[in-house]
Amino acid sequence: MPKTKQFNKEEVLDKASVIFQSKGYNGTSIDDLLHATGLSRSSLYDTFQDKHNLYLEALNYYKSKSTHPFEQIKTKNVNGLKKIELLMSGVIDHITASPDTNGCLMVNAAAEMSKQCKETSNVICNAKKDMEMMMDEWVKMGQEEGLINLKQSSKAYSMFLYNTICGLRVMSQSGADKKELESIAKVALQSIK
Amino acid sequence: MPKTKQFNKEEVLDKASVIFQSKGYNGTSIDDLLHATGLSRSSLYDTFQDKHNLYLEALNYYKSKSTHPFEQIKTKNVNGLKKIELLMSGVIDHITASPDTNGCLMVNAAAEMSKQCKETSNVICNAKKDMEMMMDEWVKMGQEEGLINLKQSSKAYSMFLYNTICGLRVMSQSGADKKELESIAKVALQSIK
DNA sequence: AAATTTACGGAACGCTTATTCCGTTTTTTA
DNA sequence: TAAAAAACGGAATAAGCGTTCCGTAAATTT
Repeated sequence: MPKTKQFNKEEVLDKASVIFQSKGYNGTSIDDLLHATGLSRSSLYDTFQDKHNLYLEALNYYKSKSTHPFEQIKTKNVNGLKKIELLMSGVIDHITASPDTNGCLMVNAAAEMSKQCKETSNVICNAKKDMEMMMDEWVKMGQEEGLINLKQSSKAYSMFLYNTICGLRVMSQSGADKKELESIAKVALQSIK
Repeated sequence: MPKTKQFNKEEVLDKASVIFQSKGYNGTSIDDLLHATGLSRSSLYDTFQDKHNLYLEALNYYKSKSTHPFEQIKTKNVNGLKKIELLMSGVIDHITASPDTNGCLMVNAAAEMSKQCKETSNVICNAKKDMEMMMDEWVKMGQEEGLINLKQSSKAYSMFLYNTICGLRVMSQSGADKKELESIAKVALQSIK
């Protein structure tokens, strides 16, 4: 029947998400994507329809990929506070791991596209909900264990923590180094203990 | 001698910054800028050289404009903690005032341009420094008044607070409403009291 | 009032963009 | 082995982009 595809879709989405992350949606040309992925023009359009759809697929891929480490923490047998501490240091490691790359695709997408593209804003909205839900669980756990205070509801704390993470991703683009990010995370964690 | 300019440069920068804010740098065309500002093509190029330079001028204009309200707080005769509380609610009011506009030009610029354009990243860096310096002053004041705790240094707190503000601006683009933003700010303030 | 200097309107240019289309190659089933 | 179905390479298209240029209008000084 057909000639088999000479590329792996996940690999392509991975490479595409890297350039979208560093150049943004409007700053990335089809030629950029062809170079980065190695695909031919026809294969790209055959597989992904158009640039906009490829962007959305790359965004969804990035989302599922970047929530992977958190799934690991989920299964770890530690208390709720420790889970949140691991999450924070994981985020900071991820941000500072590759200083040349441009922050976080999700945050960049929120800044560039959320008000112009409903599909993008849906992905972002869902990422927010998912992250907050997960953290809410861990905050509840920590509160039951007596390790996280009860001054505020678990929902208030999970929103606050997600806000802190979003902030960290902007801060790293504004010139903050790892020490600063760690200091910020420390203060944030102090406030829930 | 010459024909007088039929436009006010500040007004033009104001209008330009609005579209740059909502469409980003790469998403904004010269035609967009001409429509929004009412300028003729020649006047735009005569006055601002090119798109990139207009962007930087708009960014600087936005920065000085958005720090204006903070100058007002500076002169108010209230304690350090109150100044920070006023700043927070001011930021939230500004974010939620016009739901159609696209967040904060500074945050958007950090996301879209900071790694690609040194001049942009300089403006962003300086904005961060200025804001943190101002807040550091207020935190110090609050700590001397005994209204802000001494668990962390004023620098650590000012970075944390600025991080919270950056987060709020991303969160509003991720679907958070005013109540959520206020809850987040409340938690952040709780942690320094 | 004439000369000079600048602002402005709009056509024009050349390049880049996203997308389409066609012809060829490759692989598998019948 | 022939037919079918999909992948691929690359030329072609048309629209949009940032920028330049020129002719005209306007206003101030001499």
